[in-house]
Amino acid sequence: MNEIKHRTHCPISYALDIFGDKWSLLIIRDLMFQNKKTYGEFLKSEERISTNILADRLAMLECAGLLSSKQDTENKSRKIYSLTAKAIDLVPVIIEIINWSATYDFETAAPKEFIARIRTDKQTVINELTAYLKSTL
Amino acid sequence: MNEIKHRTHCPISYALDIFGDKWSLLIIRDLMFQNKKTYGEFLKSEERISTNILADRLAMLECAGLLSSKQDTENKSRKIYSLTAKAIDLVPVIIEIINWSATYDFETAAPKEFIARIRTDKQTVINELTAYLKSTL
DNA sequence: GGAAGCACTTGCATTTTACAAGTGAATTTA
DNA sequence: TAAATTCACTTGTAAAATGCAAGTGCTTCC
Repeated sequence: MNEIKHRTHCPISYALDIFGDKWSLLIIRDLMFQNKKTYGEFLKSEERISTNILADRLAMLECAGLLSSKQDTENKSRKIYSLTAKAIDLVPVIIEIINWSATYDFETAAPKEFIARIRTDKQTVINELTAYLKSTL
Repeated sequence: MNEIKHRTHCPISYALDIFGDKWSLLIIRDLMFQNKKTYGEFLKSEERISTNILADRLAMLECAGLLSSKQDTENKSRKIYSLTAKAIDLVPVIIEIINWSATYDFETAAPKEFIARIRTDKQTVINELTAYLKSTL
């Protein structure tokens, strides 16, 4: 995978050049909240990503330093993907997005108690999730 | 502009269906931080959006309820765009993205003092920016 | 009244995405 | 141990989105 081209060094533009598309953050979400780790697991998500786009995004995110991968020790044809520290540092971004969507999507699938916790004790939610994800590094 | 199709009610997916592309958040950024308000001003941003995409995104963001527009009272052929409350509520998301990019882009254009303020007093930065933007509603 | 400004639209080439099918290595099954 | 299946992709092709250059139709300035 070729390097990501950054249009400018504006921080918003820099971020969008990495995850400003319809799929990348869904892969990150699956790793953060669903304990998914393999190509086949990501493929099963209900948004129905197509196989070539998933392969492309996994390679791109690895190239961008958000994912790392290693061969499964039990199954040589399976790769285990995991979040890097750079991706784990997106936890606050993800939490704020969840909070925003839960406010404006009246049919949101976000669990009510989770949203309530974000609203009463956001920093703790962020700290706990971050600590959990870092503990698996 | 036709309604936005949401793939699922997952909060991440919901948000990406609205602003998960390379341009929408740059328009929001220009409204939030650069005091830009018109088509011509957005067009001048250094990322060089093309004219048809800008027109498409302005219509889409208005349809999604993030922007409102009115005719300029002084110039009938000019439209003034402004952020709605729904877009202003993205301030925390934007601030977290800026913080993340400033961490990982070693050549970030984000002003050092602004990043420092985000890191020492994030909530105040968010509150002040939000209050300022809401004061112009 | 003509020129210029402004906010778009149009046409077309290029790139990206979606969908279906195929591939080859590793693993499981008979 | 040979055959079938799983797994992680790749390939081909059609459809959609994007980029670029040019054009359009108001409005305002001179």
